[in-house]
Amino acid sequence: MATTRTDPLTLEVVELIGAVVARYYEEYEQAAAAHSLTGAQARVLGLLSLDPLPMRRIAQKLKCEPSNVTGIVDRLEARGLVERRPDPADRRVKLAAPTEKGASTARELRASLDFAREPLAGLSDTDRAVLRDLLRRMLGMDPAGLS
Amino acid sequence: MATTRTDPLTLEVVELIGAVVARYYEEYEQAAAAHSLTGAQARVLGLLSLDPLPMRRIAQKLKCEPSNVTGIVDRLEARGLVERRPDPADRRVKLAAPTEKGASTARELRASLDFAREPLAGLSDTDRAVLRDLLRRMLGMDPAGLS
DNA sequence: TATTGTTATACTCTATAACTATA
DNA sequence: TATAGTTATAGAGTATAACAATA
Repeated sequence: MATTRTDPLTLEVVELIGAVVARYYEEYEQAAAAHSLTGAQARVLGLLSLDPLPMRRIAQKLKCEPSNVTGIVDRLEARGLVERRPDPADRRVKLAAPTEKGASTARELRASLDFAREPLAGLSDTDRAVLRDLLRRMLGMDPAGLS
Repeated sequence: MATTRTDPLTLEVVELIGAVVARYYEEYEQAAAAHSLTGAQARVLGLLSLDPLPMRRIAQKLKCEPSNVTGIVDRLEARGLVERRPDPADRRVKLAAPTEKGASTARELRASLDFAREPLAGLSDTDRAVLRDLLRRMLGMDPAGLS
């Protein structure tokens, strides 16, 4: 359907997106490492800080096998950042939830997401709004964000 | 220096960039897996397809320790995609270079980078040019790309 | 002495398959 | 019988430290 474009402009944009992706990933890993966390651990902690989740749901969010989540949560639990709680509604389910220490670590981690905001500092509000609309359209979202 | 912005617009852009990063990464891994390559292997093969490189240089490009490159190149070499050549100028150096098969795999891989171009299909040329300029500025590049 | 690449080691993430306890 | 979580296993990427060959 959508014809694949190979004009220089498109190729340059693809390359720039690749550069943004590389930078984002790199700095995310650094922010995690600053708290002695791996990227995967930081992502799980960030997820749980929004909402406690069953192990299965974490795997779905991470797009990985449930068996992997066991180990990641094990390591977070060993460090006192996360705990496993029973689900009153289903005794098979374990809900992973951040401890108080885990919640504060997640907050600090989110704060050091400055790295993602800093590159935006050079853009005006108008620029940011234009960028927002373009990114939304790239992601196939409704151009008009009817909040 | 650059004041960290936390207004809703900036936060939404940060979130959108995160979504683009996640999508890009995910689809890159899929493209690599379609050729039975891991992401790291695909990245190294892509690098070498531009230019044969000493092991040390590959590590620098990947931002990892040189000892890791040994294993990645080992696995690419075992599959006949890459070969190690002596460097005439320095006998300590080994130059990793794609074989013919490796070069064609790299080309196919690059072609399946469609995933990165496809999201751009919904944008007009003007949109793309605007996006290019915004991304350049985010990356701290000279706004005017004086090629 | 310093540098290049490798080896050895240990840890984490990953998928697969088999297991348990619930449902 | 189906599902949630775990365990066991194996492969890959990662960093650290020590090593051989060469500069």
